[in-house]
Amino acid sequence: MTEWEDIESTEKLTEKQKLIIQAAIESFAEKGFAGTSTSTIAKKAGVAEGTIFRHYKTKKELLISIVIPVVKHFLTPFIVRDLNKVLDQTYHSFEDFVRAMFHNRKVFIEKNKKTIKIILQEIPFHEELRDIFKRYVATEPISKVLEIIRHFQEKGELIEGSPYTILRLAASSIAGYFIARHIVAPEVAWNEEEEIEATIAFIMRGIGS
Amino acid sequence: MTEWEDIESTEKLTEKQKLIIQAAIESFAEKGFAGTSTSTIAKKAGVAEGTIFRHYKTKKELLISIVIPVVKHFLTPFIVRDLNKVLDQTYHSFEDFVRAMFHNRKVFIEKNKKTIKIILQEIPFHEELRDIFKRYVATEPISKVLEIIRHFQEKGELIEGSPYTILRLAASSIAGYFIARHIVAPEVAWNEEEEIEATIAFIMRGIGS
DNA sequence: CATAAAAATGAGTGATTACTCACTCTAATA
DNA sequence: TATTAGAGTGAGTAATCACTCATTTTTATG
Repeated sequence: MTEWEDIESTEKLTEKQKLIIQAAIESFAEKGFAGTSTSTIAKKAGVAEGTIFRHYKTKKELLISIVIPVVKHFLTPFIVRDLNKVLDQTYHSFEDFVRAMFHNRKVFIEKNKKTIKIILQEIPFHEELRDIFKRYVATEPISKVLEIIRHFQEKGELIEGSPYTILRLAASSIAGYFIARHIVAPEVAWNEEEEIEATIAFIMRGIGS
Repeated sequence: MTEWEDIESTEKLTEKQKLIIQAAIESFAEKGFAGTSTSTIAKKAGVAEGTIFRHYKTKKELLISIVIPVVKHFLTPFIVRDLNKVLDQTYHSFEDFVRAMFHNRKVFIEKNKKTIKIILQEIPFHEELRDIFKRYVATEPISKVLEIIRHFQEKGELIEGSPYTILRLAASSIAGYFIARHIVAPEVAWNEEEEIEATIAFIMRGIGS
């Protein structure tokens, strides 16, 4: 129901604050940040408009507070753990690693679908969002994935060539699955498991050696 | 300079109208449709605000008039022509077809970069845009590409399986190139030809048989 | 040059915007 | 029960919004 609460359940939020966040997530996802007024959010949440500004100094601060926990949990905690699983050979092949990531992040993406939609929609317009994204996704997690790619290149399991290029090709295919599944053709009946396996097979044929 | 004029150069537009369209493209691309005011566009174009509404009944009509010609020319005229080239064997292989499309559409995408950015940003918020996209991209061109895929499947050049899945995988890889090149990492120095060839090789290893 | 049509103008419209603030309510503690 | 601090309120504010319209300027044609 609430896309949000399970992520930062430790934080103590007022009942009304949760209503505000839920209403904001739905409104921002549907109409965009600039297309949503604070009075709309207040009405949808069933609170007074002033209540929003008691908890968040500005409308933008509300957006940031929604986005931050999802960006934080999108890759960081798993990539580091998975790098260790690669190094201690819990994952015997790159394919094992890709398959684990795919299924693991699938659950997260589907649980935080609306917030991720907001992030994709708003990132071109807010420098702060770009900074948050760089901080929690574009630096450490990416360098860890590059390490993993190099590891399997050295084992001769992946083709040679720039790890950045290999990352781009694999990431495009995986992102393409989720974008097709949830944005381009959400109403189509999908055989999810079949499509996921086809995507993994495509990636491995493309960059395996 | 103007992303626009070469597409519909036949249409007779006022000097001021061209300025308005150019200013609107830049503003919408940078701040989004909802984040751009008509007074901002007027100032940037160096015209009175009333002039905008003399030519376009509403702000949204201005958006549509910018977007339509680019969507119209994105795939339709080339896919039909290329299907014939496939059938009369001007393209001897699927790889030839993919390479031709890639380079051909690359020029178009780079020429209409800002407008394409606007389309991607605004399509979730405007039903009219989705209708235009369905009309000019999602129906005829896609069914033609599926025909081409089936053609090369029958020749044994592509793997078997759902043509939709094959299309999704190839399109993800190609779109991933342009998104990485122009949105995710536009400031990075790219060896374009090398990356394009790596992408085509990836696709062909992934779906070739 | 005279005339008419089209293009352009900019002050003005009511509605809506994000945000403020003086005030009330609620619940926990002494 | 009295006190107090934070939560919640909603009317109010100045700024900005998309859009209008009476008027002026430009352009094309005789």
